[in-house]
Amino acid sequence: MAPMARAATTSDVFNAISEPQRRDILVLLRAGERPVTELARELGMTQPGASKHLRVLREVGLVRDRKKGKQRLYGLDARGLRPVHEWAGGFERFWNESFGRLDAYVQDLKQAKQQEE
Amino acid sequence: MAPMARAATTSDVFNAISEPQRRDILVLLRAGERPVTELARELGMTQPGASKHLRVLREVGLVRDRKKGKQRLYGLDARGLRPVHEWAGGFERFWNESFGRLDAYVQDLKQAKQQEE
DNA sequence: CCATCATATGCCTATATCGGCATGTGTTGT
DNA sequence: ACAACACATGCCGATATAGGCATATGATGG
Repeated sequence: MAPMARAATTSDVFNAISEPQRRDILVLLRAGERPVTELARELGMTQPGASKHLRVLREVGLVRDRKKGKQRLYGLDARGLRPVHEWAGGFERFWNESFGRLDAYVQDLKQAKQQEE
Repeated sequence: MAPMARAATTSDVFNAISEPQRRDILVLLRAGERPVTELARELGMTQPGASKHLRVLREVGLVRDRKKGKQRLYGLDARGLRPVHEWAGGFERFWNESFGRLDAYVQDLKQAKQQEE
């Protein structure tokens, strides 16, 4: 009876990278490891904010951390992005034809155009 | 004052594909267009549920619809997945080395392993 | 014009976050 | 042991869905 809500999408890589700021973090980390504070500063977010996003990224395995003195260096572990790349790549032949079953659409091209405007 | 909440992630392709069921829909549509009901049946979801997911996919441009008699055929428009593919591809060289700045990590390999267990 | 089938929406509940802020925890150097 | 710095967490408020269900909207064939 309990109205089921959102599926347990969490802890999923796709979900982790659905957040713009988390993608920013990953991109930034390509340049090398960084302590939380520096990361937060470079991306214009608060330290707690950065820590929370890093936590999500860590839980799905996209980043790793190691201690370095007082700080904690976060580094990229992009292996988890490979499935994403491959999944999207599975549609490669489709984006070359604009969209699937092109022929079928061609018949109604005019209608489709109308809908666009 | 107004505690800002979730960023306007909506209407973003990354967000659209963060939902497992929506990914399922896209994959299914690779086999060709389908009316909503059939899609819902094949994926084991309710018709309203399918419609809602399709709406999100449509809003980010990943699917297109055209009328076919009483029904509405949904078809794939994978062009929007290209940016995703490329974004993830930008990390390709990193997942080959396990994680970025491998050398730095190697020094602390033992520590890293410990953290893993 | 109406009955019917195919979809889209609205409403409601439970939940998942995001952001901001305050505070707990851990580490280092003195 | 303590002050200081670097992070991680907890809590709160506001919001964005996901699902289920009922119902409005649309198009079709008579």
